This record gives sequence, C-alpha cells and structure tokens, in this order.
Amino acid sequence: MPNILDVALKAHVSIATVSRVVNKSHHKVNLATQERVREAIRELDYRPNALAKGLLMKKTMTIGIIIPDISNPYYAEIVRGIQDVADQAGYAVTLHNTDKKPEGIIRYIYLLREKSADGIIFSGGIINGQETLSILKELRERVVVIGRHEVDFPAVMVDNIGGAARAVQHLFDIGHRRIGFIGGPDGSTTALDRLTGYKNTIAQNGVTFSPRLVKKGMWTPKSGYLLGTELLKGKGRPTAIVAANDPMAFGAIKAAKALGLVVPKDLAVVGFDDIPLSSYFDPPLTTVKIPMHDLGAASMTMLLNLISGEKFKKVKLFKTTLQVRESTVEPLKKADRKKY
Amino acid sequence: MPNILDVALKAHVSIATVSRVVNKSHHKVNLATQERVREAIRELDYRPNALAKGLLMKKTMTIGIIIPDISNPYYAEIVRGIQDVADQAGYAVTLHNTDKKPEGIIRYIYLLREKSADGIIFSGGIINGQETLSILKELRERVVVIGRHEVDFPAVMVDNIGGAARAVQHLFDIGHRRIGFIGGPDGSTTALDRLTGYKNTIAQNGVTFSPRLVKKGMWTPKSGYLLGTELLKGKGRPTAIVAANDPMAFGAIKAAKALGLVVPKDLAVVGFDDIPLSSYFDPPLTTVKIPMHDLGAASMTMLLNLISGEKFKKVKLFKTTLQVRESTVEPLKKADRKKY
DNA sequence: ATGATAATGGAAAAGCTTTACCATAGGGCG
DNA sequence: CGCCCTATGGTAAAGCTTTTCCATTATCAT
Repeated sequence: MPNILDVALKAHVSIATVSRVVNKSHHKVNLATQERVREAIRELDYRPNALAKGLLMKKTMTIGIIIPDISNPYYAEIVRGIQDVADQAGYAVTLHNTDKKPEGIIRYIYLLREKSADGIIFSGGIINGQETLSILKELRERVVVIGRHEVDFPAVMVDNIGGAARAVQHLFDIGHRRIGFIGGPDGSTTALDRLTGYKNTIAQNGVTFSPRLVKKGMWTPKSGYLLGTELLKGKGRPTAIVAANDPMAFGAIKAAKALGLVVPKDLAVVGFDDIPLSSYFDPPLTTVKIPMHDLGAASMTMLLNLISGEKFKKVKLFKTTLQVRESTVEPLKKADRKKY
Repeated sequence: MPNILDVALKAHVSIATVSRVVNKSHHKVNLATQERVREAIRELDYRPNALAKGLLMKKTMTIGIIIPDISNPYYAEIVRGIQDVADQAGYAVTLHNTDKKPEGIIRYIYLLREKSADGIIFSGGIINGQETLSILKELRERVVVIGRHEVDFPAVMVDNIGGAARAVQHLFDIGHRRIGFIGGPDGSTTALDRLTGYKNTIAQNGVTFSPRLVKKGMWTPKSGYLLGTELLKGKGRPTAIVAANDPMAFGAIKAAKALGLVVPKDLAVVGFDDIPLSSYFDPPLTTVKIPMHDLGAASMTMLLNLISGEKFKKVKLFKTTLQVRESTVEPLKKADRKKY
C-alpha cells in the first residue's frame, strides 16, 4: 500500500503539500501543484492510513454498539437506526453481542477503549457491578444508553411502563379481568418496566396481582409457546395475555390454538414492539408499538452531540402507542378504532 | 490514557520490558520485575493502544461485513454466525449496510482499506462493474463472499437452485400444476438462482413457463402481499405459490386470506429461508430451510484460514432442505413426512 | 534596484507500539 | 583471580499521518 511519501515523491513535492491537498488545508497550494498531487494519488490509488491518522488525531471515526443479540429483530432495527445516522456522519460502527457470555460487556468496553472508539452505544443487557461502573466512569462523556435510566449517562428512553399500562387497560376496557403476562428474563430493565406497567394497571382496575398469571420468558417464540401453554393449561386460565414482545405473543397464540382456543374470542393477546411481521400474522397482532429505528437514530444523534461537545438534552423519551389489531378485538370499523 | 512509557516509568523498567511482559515474549524477564510491571499496569489501568499496534504489526484484528440490510432477519442471522466465530478468534467486526445507496459497496471497500481491516465478508447485493472488480483485486486474498459464485473469491454457497427445485417439485408431487413465483429484486443472484430452480423444475414436469405467474418482490411482507394479490386476482390464478423468502410468503398468505381463500386447501404456499417465526405462523409455513447461522460461521472460518495462510477448500456449498409444514399440506403423520 | 511581503514548500515532532540488536552485570569455571 | 557466557534490560527504528513552525522564492512597490 502506497503511503504519503510515495505520493510526494511521485509528484515531486513534500509530504506536507500532499497532506494539504488531501485535507483541503486553508494553507494555499499552487493549482498546478495540486493537480500534480491529485494525479499521483490517482495513479497510486493512495488513501491515507486511518490507523496513523487516528493515532495522531485521537479520533477514529468509529463507534461501538453493545447489544445482547443482533438476530433479535428488535435490536436489528435499533442497530439499523444507529447506522443510518452514523453512516451519514461518516462514522463506522463495530457490533458486539453480549449474550451467551456474562463477562461480555466489560470485555467489549476494554476492547473499544483499546481501539480508541469515539463512543459507545449500549442497549439491553445488564449494566451493574462495581467494575463495570468504574470502567464506564472513565468514558463518561462518550457513552449513550438506550432503554435504561438508572445509570447517569445520556439516555434514549422508551415509555415501557406506559406502554404496558395501555396494553393492559385496553384489555380491561374490552371486558377482561384475568390477564396473564409473559415477561422477559431477569435482569432486563425493559422486561422489568413492562411488568411494572402491567402490575400498576391491574391494581388500578381493582384486580389483585396473582403471581400465577405471570411468567418469565426469554424473548423467543418458543418460550412464548411454552409459557403460554402453562398459563392456559392451569386452572383459572386467563382470558387475555400480554406478552413482553411480539415473538412471544406469536408463541402464546400458537399455544392457544393448539389447545383449541380461538383468538380473540377465547383468548385475547397483546404483544410488544410491533415488528414488521406482526401485522401479517393471523390474526394480526395487537401490540405496543416501539419506534425501534428512531430509538437507534436518536441515540446516535446524541452521541454525535456528545462528541462534538454541543449542548443537548440528556434524556430523550419516546412514547409508545397501542396498535389495536385483531388479536384482541374482532375487526372494527375505522372510526371505532380511534378511541384506543 | 496512560501509555507504555507511563507504565515503564512507574515500574522502573524500560518500555521493552513492559512490552515483553504484556506480550508474553519468550525473551525472559525476571519474575520480580514481571510482578512490578503487572502492578503498574493494574494501577494505571493500562491497555496497549490498538491503533499503534495495528499500525506497526499490520494487523488490526478487525474485519468488515458488507450486507444490504441488517434489519432483514436473513442477514441478521448470517451476521450473528460471523460474529460468533469472529469473537471466538478475537476479531472485532464492523458492519456496513449498502441498500439505499448504490455507490455503497465501493465506498465501504475503500473505508475498510483505509482502516486496515484484516478481511471483508460480502453478502448479497450486487458486485460488478469494472471499478468494483479492480478495487477488489488488490484485496483478493482477504475477501470471502457469501452466496455468489461468479467472482473468483473464496465463497460460501447455498444450493438455491436445488432448494427452489425441491419446493416446486413438492408442489407438483401433491398435485399442483399452476404454480406462481414471487421472486426477489433484479440484480440479486440469490433471487436469480431461486427463479432458475423454479423454471427448471416446471419444465421438467412438462409445464410451460408463464411470465404471468412470476413477480418480482422486494423481500418484504408488503411486497408479498401486493404481488400475491396480483397473482390471485388475475385470471388463471395459480393453485400454489413459491415465494423467494418467508416474509413475502407471509404477505402472500395474507393476500389469499383477504380474498377468501383457505391455505392450503385453495392455495398452497412455500417460502424460503425458514426464519424462526415461520413455524409459528398460521398455518405453519412450508419453506426451504437455509442454514443462515452456519453460512455466516463458515464464511468467517474461511476468512480466518485466508488470513492465517492455511490451505482450505475455496468453495463450500450448503445444501438446502425442504421443511414441509401446513401451508402446503394438511397435517401429516411423521412417517409420511419423510418422503420430502 | 532593493527591500518587504505574500505565496508556497519543507523539516521535524508527536502520537504509541513492537522487536531486533546491543549493552551490561553477575556468576561460574578454569 | 580473570574471563566468558548467560540472563536481563535498554535503545532505537519503523510504521504513517498531520501540523506547526521555518525557509525560500518571487513579485511588487518605492
């Protein structure tokens, strides 16, 4: 690979001049000289070495994303949002999945630090423990977090509590009283918030919380199926189920069908996230819509602000909306749908 | 951030000694000295700067992935496979989406070259044009391609032609003669191969190709719905449809239902890929299973071989298998299922 | 014609690591 | 007791860029 000296030699100028041409320095360079340099660059197919540049400038134009699992559509969509903004701004993105290895987060933080990443975006998983915090402290000005508020970094938040509340209230509104909940795994704040919204709302409607009606899933359709079956086979079966994400809702619906129940007549089901496939399901899934792409985009925008040192609001909250479809109610006329 | 000199000073040794301790050089270092160095490293929380290291060693332990769109579950799964292997081997991964910008590929190749990536994995999208090829030529020994064979790089292949053939043959076997096809967009070799398999197989079964029965989709459920509607509304409607991926199959099934058709009685539908949700759909989707995770893992393994200079087989072909479910046939007993 | 100023080009340092090569000191052996 | 070898540690170069100061040249004006 040619370096700047090769170019300088070929164009019969100094490396300083080459750099000035490449970086459009305000320091003036004779037009003819510029052309000579550009010609040499073209012939050699020269590109400045980003490693050397990064080393000197303390800027790598690279940020890291740390998420549990890219094959989860929820995170895939967030990552896409991040990338769209990052790419626009000239930043490259490295991706790191933390699941299947508990020590993942710390390892990746160190890795990113070694590689001089300009910033980090976290989503999901668990941030805690003294070690993680102390490591993060050093990077404070370069971290944005999605979906958690208990750590004092800039954050993009989702109203999960409110979303779950709306889902549950919707079920009460259409007459349900025994409402099951298929949540996420321990340690996920998203899962916790969604559960909190559920608890709050049943209490508000004068129903006592029954631990039997609450299960902890693993975000997968399979766990939705398994836990849905448990919920529906036990005595005092719920007439409605809220699942903490759409794939688990699909699993629960499958479980209901396997038991001969008809959705929504015998069992109403509400999901969470509104992944692209949810409206194509049969029945189309009522779900709490999360603007995943926007979440990602907003977090990257924040990080950009952080890097450039601009002032900005440290917390951005995204509202959730309930998409009412046919897994909770028989098809409605448009006019009626509005009230939810 | 502390550097190696800070450590050396603190431990009262030279930087060479520090490096020896850090990199476990065979050059021996007094045990007491080692401990002093390690102590200093711990106190300063020192980590070697990967930029400087990469610059010197010409090795960055980073590879790039260039794909059309991470929010497509097909690619998300491939990326996960790549990452699992890469992570194991200590490599970080940068991700680049090419859709929505035709010049994407070239831009990312240059970017990766600037950043001294140790290798690149391509999947999907279109590689052609003189410029792209000439750029790639310089990188020849560091590129692995997934799903295309017309360029002379090491490749991980999928038997898309055979898969489509099996899907179509299955439909013939259960009595269908008018079989529609919802393919992918122009320029996608995957889409092309799947179409070829379709064409071959209808010909083998003595049916003449009818352009009317073939549509070009965009991989999305929406395009499946739209094109499914077109297919089913026209005269001489097909009794079966093969979709080039699962989301489009879901769309087509929704279209059928909207028209009052029952799947599989009035219309049989086969998808492609077998994404996790496919078996949870209603009816569970018959589909050509692609081992996406393995595809990604295999490509990264190849790239690792390429990097280490080991000999390896330059082309790895993955077979596809037909998952027969209830979108083509009423539930079968296990024994019967075998024959497909 | 000469001095001053503007226009342009160059040299060198900093950023951080690894490693080949060199230097030193101490111990063992003759 | 002196020499040599071995064990250990140090020095310096290479890898490539950007940018700050300097230096040079040429042109213009007096």
